[in-house]
Amino acid sequence: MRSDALANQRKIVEAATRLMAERGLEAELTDIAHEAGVGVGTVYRCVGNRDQVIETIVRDAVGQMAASLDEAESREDSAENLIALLERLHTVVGKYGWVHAALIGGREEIRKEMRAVDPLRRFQALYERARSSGELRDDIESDVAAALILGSLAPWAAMTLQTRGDARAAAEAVLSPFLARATTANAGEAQS
Amino acid sequence: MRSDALANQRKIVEAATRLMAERGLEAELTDIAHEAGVGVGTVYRCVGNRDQVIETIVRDAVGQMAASLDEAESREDSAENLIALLERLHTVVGKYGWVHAALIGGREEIRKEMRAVDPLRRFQALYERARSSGELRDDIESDVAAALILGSLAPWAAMTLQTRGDARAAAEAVLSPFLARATTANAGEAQS
DNA sequence: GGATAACCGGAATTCCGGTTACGTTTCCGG
DNA sequence: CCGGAAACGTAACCGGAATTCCGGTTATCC
Repeated sequence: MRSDALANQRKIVEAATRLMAERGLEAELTDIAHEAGVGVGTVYRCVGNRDQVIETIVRDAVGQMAASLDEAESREDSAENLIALLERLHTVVGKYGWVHAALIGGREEIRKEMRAVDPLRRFQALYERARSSGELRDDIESDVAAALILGSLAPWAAMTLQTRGDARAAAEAVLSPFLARATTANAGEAQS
Repeated sequence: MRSDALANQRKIVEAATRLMAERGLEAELTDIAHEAGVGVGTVYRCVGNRDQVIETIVRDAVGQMAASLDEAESREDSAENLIALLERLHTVVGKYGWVHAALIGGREEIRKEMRAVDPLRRFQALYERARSSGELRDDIESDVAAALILGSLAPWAAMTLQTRGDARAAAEAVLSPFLARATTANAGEAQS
């Protein structure tokens, strides 16, 4: 494979990612090619047909997600570790939000790709580990917490990314309801 | 407009709703017509083209959402009121889950329809009102809480509805992290 | 009960985006 | 630098879904 073809491959995938980020799955192949500054034929030669383009991007997205989980699993258990993970996931999900949309819609191929990584299960495990450090509430089941937190991620990213992109703040916000004590400690008195 | 045409209109919209619930935006017009037990031509005469069919359904979905909010606003402020609202929203969102997917994807028309109801703002107001009753944590900003809760709704619905459809339990689960004290009251002791 | 206008189903047509074929241009090793 | 293989862009091609059209059917009103 010639070097310029390889460069094009990268350009095409990047362009497709960018275009799909704003138009979703409906982005047309012709537009993707144009965005990448190449002809349609080149897309077929360098990446493959439309489905393969999508598959490539999904693989990227899932790969980045898996890498984030790997990293978090190798670190010390703490709320901070979870926040760092969520921060990373937030940017990934923001970039590939439509994957989530496609997941809700049919797309069996994508669903399968996702199952292989099984982010929900892995995140739940990390959550339990972090909880044992005592920084998190212990009155919420970890499966509920994991589902809520990961579930919030995509909508939250969709809502905030278009305004301003503070991933760190987003991660803290998403986790905040699950912290045992936030900054103020008066939730107890307020219940009267 | 003749009465049978009106009946068909209803049948078609119902069929389309059912079909899109399982196949998403990709459901074909021919299939919708068949599901409704009518010919394709009838769809055009009674509802309009594909986009208009979709718009009609979205209008229904948004309308049901708005009605739920109306009802909640007219009731006494309490966590129970929020849960009841979430329960209702959960079933609505479950039925029209693909709308959410379409919202993340491009679909400007849908986004506009949604802005008109502004569920986030209204839910936030309800949340604040309920919080003043003392049943909710007071250390989480209402805008964050509202975004997280509503954001969780669709993914949560997508995850649970296919397994079993307990809307009440779902509503309680989604709200649980925001309750000041859940059933167990040992969150305080656990922080040591 | 019959005239008539509206309605119906589904075949025929249009439209559109993915895919492919082809003549031209560009890169790279020798 | 030059030959040729590989890549390029463009212009048809193709399939399938959306839309339209028409001959038969049915509700409604007098």
